[in-house]
Amino acid sequence: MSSWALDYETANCTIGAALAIVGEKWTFLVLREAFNGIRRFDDMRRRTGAPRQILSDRLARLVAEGLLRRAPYREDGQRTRYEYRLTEKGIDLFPVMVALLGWGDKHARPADGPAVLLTHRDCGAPVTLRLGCADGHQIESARQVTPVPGPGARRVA
Amino acid sequence: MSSWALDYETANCTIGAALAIVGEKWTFLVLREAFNGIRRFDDMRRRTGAPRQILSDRLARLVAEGLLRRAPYREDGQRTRYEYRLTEKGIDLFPVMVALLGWGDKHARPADGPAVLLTHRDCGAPVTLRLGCADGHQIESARQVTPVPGPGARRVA
DNA sequence: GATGCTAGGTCTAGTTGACAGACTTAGCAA
DNA sequence: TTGCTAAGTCTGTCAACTAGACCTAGCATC
Repeated sequence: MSSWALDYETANCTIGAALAIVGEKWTFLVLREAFNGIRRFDDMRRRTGAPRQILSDRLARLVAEGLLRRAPYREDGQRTRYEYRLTEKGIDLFPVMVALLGWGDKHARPADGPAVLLTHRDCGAPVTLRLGCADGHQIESARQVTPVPGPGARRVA
Repeated sequence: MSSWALDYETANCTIGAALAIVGEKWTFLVLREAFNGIRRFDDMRRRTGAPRQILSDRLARLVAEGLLRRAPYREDGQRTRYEYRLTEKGIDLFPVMVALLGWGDKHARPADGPAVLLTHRDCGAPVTLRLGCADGHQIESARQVTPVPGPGARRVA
């Protein structure tokens, strides 16, 4: 089998663009903690294990890219400091998180089961991720999906 | 707001385990091409842009982890060589791919639109990823999801 | 108005990983 | 036996990561 993909460029694939932002080492762990409600530098550091400098870099990058924003806070007897909160752009990564968690739970499961479960806030039932199509069909496997060149596709010269 | 997450360890979070396998630089691009039907070393190299040595490392790692398998093939006038095909474990990463593509298309879109579209093989309609809960409710936003400690959760000492 | 406290950094030196480009390998054909 | 080709490996260079020490800026207490 030869793939149609060979005839097209990869330069403008948005997966590459997405990975350029969130694909660096530690970045995704930082986002995981952000989704867990962690907002402060030292908490992030403890929970991700990232070296301070790296964490500093990654937070700055995520703020620059608009996935996190810095918000001031103040504890009694302390000066004003800043914490990091997810923006809508960051929150939009949630499905990626859920998908990765699902894969990890299935294929890299620790003996005693998942450490975290996602539940529907309103009813408590476990959250699931489903593939479907715009016509309402359920899709069970990647084999039922056909990638086709989109409007931004460019043929290889 | 203080997060419940602070009371629990992160060591056994499966997102971390998943990222340890697929979170290295280039690895995800290699998998993207695998989903595009690319199987051969040189095609991978051209399409991902990864240096030969890195690609070689990543492919070996993915084979060792069971996401790809080596399969022999033979072109006329050539000796037998090996190509790399997704295993079920690899194919199970498809939702992560779709989620990342969706995010990229929304937030890092090139001017002329997405380079690749995913369509349902049977009806041609675009593929979508939906969050829901086991009770059948549709979930629109990460804000409707509550993470809770699972069976594998361990309190911080 | 000097001192200590603390979260959130920065600085430095050493190690690991990525990179480009040249070189190697193994079987088939002529 | 020579050439051809896909799929690597080897080498030197350079960038990224890492651990650990150090710095910073307000607030409170003295």
